[in-house]
Amino acid sequence: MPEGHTIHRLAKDLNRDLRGAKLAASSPQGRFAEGAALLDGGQLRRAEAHGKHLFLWWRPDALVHIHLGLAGVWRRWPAPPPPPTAAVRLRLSGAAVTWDLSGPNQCAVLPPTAYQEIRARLGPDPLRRDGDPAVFAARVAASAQPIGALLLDQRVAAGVGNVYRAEILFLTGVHPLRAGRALRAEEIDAIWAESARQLRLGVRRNKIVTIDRGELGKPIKEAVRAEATNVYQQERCRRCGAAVASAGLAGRRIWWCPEHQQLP
DNA sequence: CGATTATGATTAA
DNA sequence: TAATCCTAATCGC
Repeated sequence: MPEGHTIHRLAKDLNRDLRGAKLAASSPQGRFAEGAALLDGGQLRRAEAHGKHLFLWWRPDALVHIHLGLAGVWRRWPAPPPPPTAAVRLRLSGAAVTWDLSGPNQCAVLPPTAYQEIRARLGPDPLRRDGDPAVFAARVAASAQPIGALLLDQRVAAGVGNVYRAEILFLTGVHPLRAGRALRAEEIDAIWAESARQLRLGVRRNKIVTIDRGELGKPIKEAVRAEATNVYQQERCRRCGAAVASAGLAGRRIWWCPEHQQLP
């Protein structure tokens, strides 16, 4: 279950494992049979992420657009790979490594023009060099929506999902129900900076770990998922022990600490 | 073994 | 807001 860090990590790993070599492509599940046939025998020129969207530039002549949605996952197999399960939408095999994609929300071969069209619908990505904090700040400051909803809106910041929105607001001490336009400029800047920091840590770990000891260089051993967050799906704040509050916001559930995150 | 849930997002109502 | 898409792990019976 992916947020932006997962997709950036995938782009990195796919580039490392598959870029430049001739690849076999197939669709055991069948729903991408036509696309896989088109890709088969070609090369991965480059894998790239923007937010939760993955683009595979193919040689010759193809752009593959993949969005994992809630259930999508890639699995990596050193050669020789096991037989694919029935759910594998796309299998890409190089000499040494095979990657299996299952459950994606989107997996399609698109004309190259689609690249700009899709990216135009997305806000700045804190993990990309071209992710512009000023655009994020302007969109937040212009909105009457609560910041907890804005962080899930991919037009505001691409890549943040339900775990990170809760954790970023906790780490910056901002109550999720405060309106974007009611935030001080320093608070908006801090939210962007914390987003970038947490997503970067997520890429490095390939896992969301936002509790204090989760600093680089001090890896948490066997960080169990239930212990990796401060407020997300927690009953008590992992920093102060206060009962965590929660509510539905923008169609998902959000959690916050009533001590660390107060309304003005 | 069926129901539920999940780090997502679009479409319809 | 609700229904829908997709998969897999988990939970209750």
